Amino acid sequence: MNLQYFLNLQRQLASKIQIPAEGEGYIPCKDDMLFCFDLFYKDDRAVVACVVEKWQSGQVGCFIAETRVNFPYIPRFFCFREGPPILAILNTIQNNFDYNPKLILVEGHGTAHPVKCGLACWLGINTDIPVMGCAKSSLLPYSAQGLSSRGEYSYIVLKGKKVGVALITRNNVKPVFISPGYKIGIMETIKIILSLTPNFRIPEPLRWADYLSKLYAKGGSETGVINLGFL
DNA sequence: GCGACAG
DNA sequence: ATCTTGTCGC
Repeated sequence: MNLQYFLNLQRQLASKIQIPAEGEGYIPCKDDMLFCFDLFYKDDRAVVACVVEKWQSGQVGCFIAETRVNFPYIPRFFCFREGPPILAILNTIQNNFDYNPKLILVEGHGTAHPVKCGLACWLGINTDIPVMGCAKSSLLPYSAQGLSSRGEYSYIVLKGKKVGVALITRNNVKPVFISPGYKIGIMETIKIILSLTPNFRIPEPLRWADYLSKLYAKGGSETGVINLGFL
């Protein structure tokens, strides 16, 4: 596999990313649609779960679809593996159900990436929708010194620029790594992740997407919709 | 050159 | 990510 080609592509995509100035990016409003994705892989196929949340309304739903995956998992090139399947189910949802997300949250990185082109960036460029990433480990160096209480964070810096944060979401637990992907600022991503982690380290909708994609993959169910309240 | 490396 | 039992801790 010619990774140099894909690295060049990432650099090209990174130059098109729009990360707003402080206080100018997307800010969630009540009833905004938040789409959260996670995938469960099985050989060359993946079950994609899209958990839909109406912001601060208590209403949640989930779409499930299965798709072929045709790019291997290679750290730093994750966007080419997980981006196309997510884009496919997103298009299906928009076309068949007329639901349009105001914000997309994925498991992975945005600009906290060696060439500032994580999955969240790739999705933003391909959809023109605000996207952010939340990962369980970091691709870039970070310091967790002195971080112990929920809400505390340290910046992840790349070439002198703040590209994301290591954020504590539960007291005395390892941080999560969050970064903007497109049209959203760092401070907003922090507020959003804190509001989505009342009890656990991982944001609730990502935990549901993880659980439901796994459930569908192992249960052998038909592709479809799981009704969790309002779909 | 070697190791580390989102899921 | 997955293969996997019990076990430690809140």
